[in-house]
Amino acid sequence: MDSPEIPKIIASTSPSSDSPPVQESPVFSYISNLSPIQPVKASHAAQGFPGLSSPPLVFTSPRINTLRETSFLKRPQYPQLSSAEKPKAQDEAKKFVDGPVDSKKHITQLQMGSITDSQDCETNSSSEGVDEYLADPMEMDCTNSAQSVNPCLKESKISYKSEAPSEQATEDLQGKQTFDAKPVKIKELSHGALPSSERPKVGSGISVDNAFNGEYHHGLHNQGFGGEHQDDFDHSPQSPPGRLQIGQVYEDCTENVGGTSKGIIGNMILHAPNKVKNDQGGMHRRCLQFEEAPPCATGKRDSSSIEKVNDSEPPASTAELEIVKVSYAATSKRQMGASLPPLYGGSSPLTVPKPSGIGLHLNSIVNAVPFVRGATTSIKLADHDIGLQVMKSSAVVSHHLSENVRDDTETSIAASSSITQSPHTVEFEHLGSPLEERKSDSQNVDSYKELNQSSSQKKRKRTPSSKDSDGCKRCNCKKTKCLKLYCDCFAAGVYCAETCACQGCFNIPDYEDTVLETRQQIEARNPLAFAPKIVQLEEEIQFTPASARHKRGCNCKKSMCLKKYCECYQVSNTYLYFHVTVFVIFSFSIHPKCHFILKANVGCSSGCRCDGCKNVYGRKGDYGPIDHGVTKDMISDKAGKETFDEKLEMVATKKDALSTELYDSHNHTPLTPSFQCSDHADNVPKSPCLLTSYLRSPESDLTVISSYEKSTRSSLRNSETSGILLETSKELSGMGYYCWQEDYDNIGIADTFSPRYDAAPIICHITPLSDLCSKASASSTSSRSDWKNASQVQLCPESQGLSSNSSLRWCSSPLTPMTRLGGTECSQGLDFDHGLSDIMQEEMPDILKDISATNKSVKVSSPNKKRVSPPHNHNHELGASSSGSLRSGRKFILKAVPSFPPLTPCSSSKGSNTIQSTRNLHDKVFTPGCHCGNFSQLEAEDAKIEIKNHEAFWELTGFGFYRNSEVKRNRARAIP
DNA sequence: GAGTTTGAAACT
DNA sequence: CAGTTTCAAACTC
Repeated sequence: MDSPEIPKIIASTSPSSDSPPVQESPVFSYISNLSPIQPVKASHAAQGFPGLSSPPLVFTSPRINTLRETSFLKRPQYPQLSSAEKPKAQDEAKKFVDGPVDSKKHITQLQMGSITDSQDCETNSSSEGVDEYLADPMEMDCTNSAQSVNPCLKESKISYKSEAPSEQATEDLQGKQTFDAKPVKIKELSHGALPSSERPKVGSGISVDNAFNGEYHHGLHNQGFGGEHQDDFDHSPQSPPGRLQIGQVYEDCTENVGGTSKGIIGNMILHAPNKVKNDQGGMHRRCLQFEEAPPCATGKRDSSSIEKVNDSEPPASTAELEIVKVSYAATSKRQMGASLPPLYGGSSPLTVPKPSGIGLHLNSIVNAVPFVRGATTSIKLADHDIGLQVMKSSAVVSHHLSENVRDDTETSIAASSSITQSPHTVEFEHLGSPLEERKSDSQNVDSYKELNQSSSQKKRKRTPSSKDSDGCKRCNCKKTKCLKLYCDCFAAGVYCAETCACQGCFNIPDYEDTVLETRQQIEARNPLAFAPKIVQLEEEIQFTPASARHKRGCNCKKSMCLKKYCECYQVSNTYLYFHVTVFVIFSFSIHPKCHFILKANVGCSSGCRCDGCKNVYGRKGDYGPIDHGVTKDMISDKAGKETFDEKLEMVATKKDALSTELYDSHNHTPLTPSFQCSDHADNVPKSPCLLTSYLRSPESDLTVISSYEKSTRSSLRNSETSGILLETSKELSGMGYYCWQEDYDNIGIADTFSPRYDAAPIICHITPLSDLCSKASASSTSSRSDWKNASQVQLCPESQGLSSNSSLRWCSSPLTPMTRLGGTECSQGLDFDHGLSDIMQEEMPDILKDISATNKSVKVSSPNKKRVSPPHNHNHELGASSSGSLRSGRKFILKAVPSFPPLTPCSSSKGSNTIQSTRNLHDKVFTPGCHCGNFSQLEAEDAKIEIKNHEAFWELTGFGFYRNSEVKRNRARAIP
């Protein structure tokens, strides 16, 4: 996989490969032509795509890291380690690996690829996308943000300072000298690969790719190396303050962020009152992580950074500082790896394992979260902790993904303590290991240091659970040095985190070469070794939960696939507690991992060799629980034999038919298995809700998102009532929270390497509460309401007041027209959960399908042909949860689409008004809520105008099939 | 926390 | 490809 990928990446970066398709996309053209605002973004997105389009390095995450690091890094700073030591460690690793050492070459290639990407990105994104964002009123903040950014950096620096010593101490304690060597090596690589001249660019964060590539690095830069970054920024002519912020934000936010994401991120940040916080928060973690990775933090640096911080800007508010600190604290050396899916994430831009389907790697999933965090503020719902913690100040939502993690309490607590809580409490969530949390609590550097010092030991101690509070997996490898697939981290394409208890770990950024080499070797043996373990088989049903299958299937003999020994079952039980993920769209960085899987529900399949299979999600030989009435028949074949239209029709029909059933009972079986909540409470203590949302963002998608975001933002701003949270949520949603379930259809069909497929722009996941089933009624109640609200909000953002919990609303993907669960409420208990999951499932899958399909098939499908509009009125549907849900998927699409261009030429005044109107239009027109029939006359008129535009747009884009139907409906309403 | 069980990964 | 060994996670006590 990897080897081929590199060249592809480069190629992808080349304008020829990527840009053309993007430009060709109807959406793109439309945007460029119609939308004044978006064109930029669109272009931006398009540009970003190149990175996305870059061949899927899907599983080359390590590479990515290397790329990033090399390209971006200023790691040199880190490394103060003696180069002499480094060789030893390297040698050991190599020996261990036993492979030929081509790592450097490989790395070089990677770097080259990264460089090219970065360049492209820079030119494209920085100039255009960023500027636009800056231009936005919202972005006005950004200009100021330069300042804010600096503070962030400063803060990060500070944190870094504190951390650095600790890290060193820790390592010293462990007696790992190898670490010292590591940084040096990295530096060398980076230097060799990248000319120093280019680095600044990276530092500036202008280049999207770089941001991606350097997830780690960015983090490092931003946080640990804030000083340097600043310098870079300052020096770099290309990085105006605004840009800098964006870039930083972007970087921090995610590995995932692509060029498009930048804009989004930037926007988000801008919006967020406390940009700095958010940015920092998101950034910090990564930064810290990376930074931390290099054990050699020196006091010098720290001091300098601190000074800079102080000098450059007044410290952020205490709250902010705290947050930052917390975030920093949270980051740990290795956590970088854990939190950041270097391999995956990093690779994501370049590589997207789309082909494999929805690959879900447990690890990957977990890892994905971190990315999001940076970019987003997430509300995390833990089993216990349903409370929403939302960054009020920051648009950033941290995600909290966890698999069966019960450690969340710690995290949440820490976060809460550290974070000020507004009605909508804002929180900076750390993926956090307990350590992080603790750090945050104390906020004291000392404490942090202590933690760090003890980190090594702690690692060893390792909690019984293999997963962090974040849900990140921790390995405990003792003999394999984390360079074999035995290591979950390694297998997932991520570096080991600090929380790992592994011994003699080489799966760390310092040993990139080794890691890469090893990976190559393994891949040589088995190209799919790093592929997502869960894949949707082309031939399998798409809608059934079972559609997602374990790549190879299990071989259980004694566990009957009822224990975690079984990979299929294991995956199926993986769930996110709660998470709202916003993936920065551009993602290049989108990882397959980014998927948020509420629930995988992976059943055993014929591919399994298990004996006595009792996998609740599907037994060997059958495709699992498929009572939904959705059968393979229903699903068009992935091969793309069927036309998209046909598929849609089929789906719609099925959905309609099923809708009743779904909402009537608990059977909210989502069409997509993945979303199903496990009915098998028995097996799954917590109802695992894996939401596998896959973000694949075609260029058009990206564009849309960005534009949408803008509009959303502005609108949000206007709507004061909604409050920050709302803004955040919307922004997030605007950002492209497409809660997409992976498009199975597309997966099969889509060219894995096709740019379109590549990055998933953003993922907004709302993960249902963890333990939906198990949660206490109290929590459930709140959560329910939240969800309900959320759904409503989406539907009718304006209509409903935002509650503190509103944050959750956005959790539901903005795109998702979440139908109201059961009308007003979700059923209780499991029902609720199911409802959520169902919603998610339905929506997500649909969206994904639709989007993906549209994206891919847009050209093919003519709007007219595709009218998939269900027989029902949307209005009714909206009212009727069941039908609505089913359709929601499509509606989602609509929503997402609307975001694109402010369709309105109609809107007399563009700018905020226009945006707003657009948004409203979206909401009304596109959102189910709107459909509900809340049009005012004024709106109706606007709608008329807009409808025209929209129609044209839709027709143009191919979304028309959706759009048209709705438009017509709306028209009917709007027009007296 | 130690020991056992289990099945994937690695090896032959 | 099959069988065996190694490994680390999952599980049990």
